[in-house]
Amino acid sequence: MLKIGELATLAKVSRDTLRFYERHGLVTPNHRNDAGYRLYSASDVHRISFILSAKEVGFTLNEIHQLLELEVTKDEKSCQDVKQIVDTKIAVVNQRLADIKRIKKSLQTLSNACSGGDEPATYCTILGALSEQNRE
Amino acid sequence: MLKIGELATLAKVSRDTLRFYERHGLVTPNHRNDAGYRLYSASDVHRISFILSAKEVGFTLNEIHQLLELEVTKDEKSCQDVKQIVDTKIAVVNQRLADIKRIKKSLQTLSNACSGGDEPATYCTILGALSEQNRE
DNA sequence: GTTGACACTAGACTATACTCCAAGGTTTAT
DNA sequence: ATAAACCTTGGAGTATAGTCTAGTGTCAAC
Repeated sequence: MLKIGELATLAKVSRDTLRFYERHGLVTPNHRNDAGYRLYSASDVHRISFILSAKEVGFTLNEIHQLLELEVTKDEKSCQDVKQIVDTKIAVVNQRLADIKRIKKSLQTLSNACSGGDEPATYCTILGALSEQNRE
Repeated sequence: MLKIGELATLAKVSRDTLRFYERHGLVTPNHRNDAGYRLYSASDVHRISFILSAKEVGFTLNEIHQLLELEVTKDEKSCQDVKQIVDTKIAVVNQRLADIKRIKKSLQTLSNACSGGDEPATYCTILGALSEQNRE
């Protein structure tokens, strides 16, 4: 059982953020003590870590909430629903993966040019590096 | 030369967004006609496309502005500055790449479980799929 | 020559995701 | 037993990224 400040330190977020996430249904403490203090379980560290990662790569808190709510039960119906949502997200993730790889390549081209590499003059801006890539 | 509505259609953003980006130094029309209409060049389509991709993968407009401003000139000094900024961004991008791959794997595990795959019960939520991954 | 689609500016409004503050109660260490 | 450090709620404030409205001007087609 962790108090809010302890979880905040472990997960590297502020207490205010934890309370904010709670209001939005992302992380709920398991219990409250007699004084009304929030008591979290240790696994909530992973939950927060997932939220932060997903946020980093462009998911909104609403989308993250939806992902965290997903649960495959024996119920056939729920399986259909989950699969549909998840497959849609996989398509989004693949698009983002392509975007980020493209950006990474351009950045690397730019970095090389800076290290005295003999890249042509078209590589001298990020858009130059990017359009050069398209030509390959 | 494209008018704002034409560029908006090609780049799949609103006119308001283009004017907003202009106010924030992200895209500036090459010219104005006598009536004060913005006139863009065709290559601005790629510029917008870069902005949208970078945004998708979690960069802020400020960061994107910084990337678009980067230019490697003959100047030694500018090269040092650019390389430093770019290498920092590459590290960020690599982190995001790892995050997004992790999320993709979990989503795929979840999708498989939905297709009647024989995944164990721990795979029945996204956090389950994620923690199973860590154990591998 | 006027109607409809498009353009302009300035400024108000919205959604998302926090972040901070006030006023108070609790716990812990000395 | 008291001060520092922690916790509570409710609500206000901030940053980012648009989005919309009002009032006006321009242009192309009928």
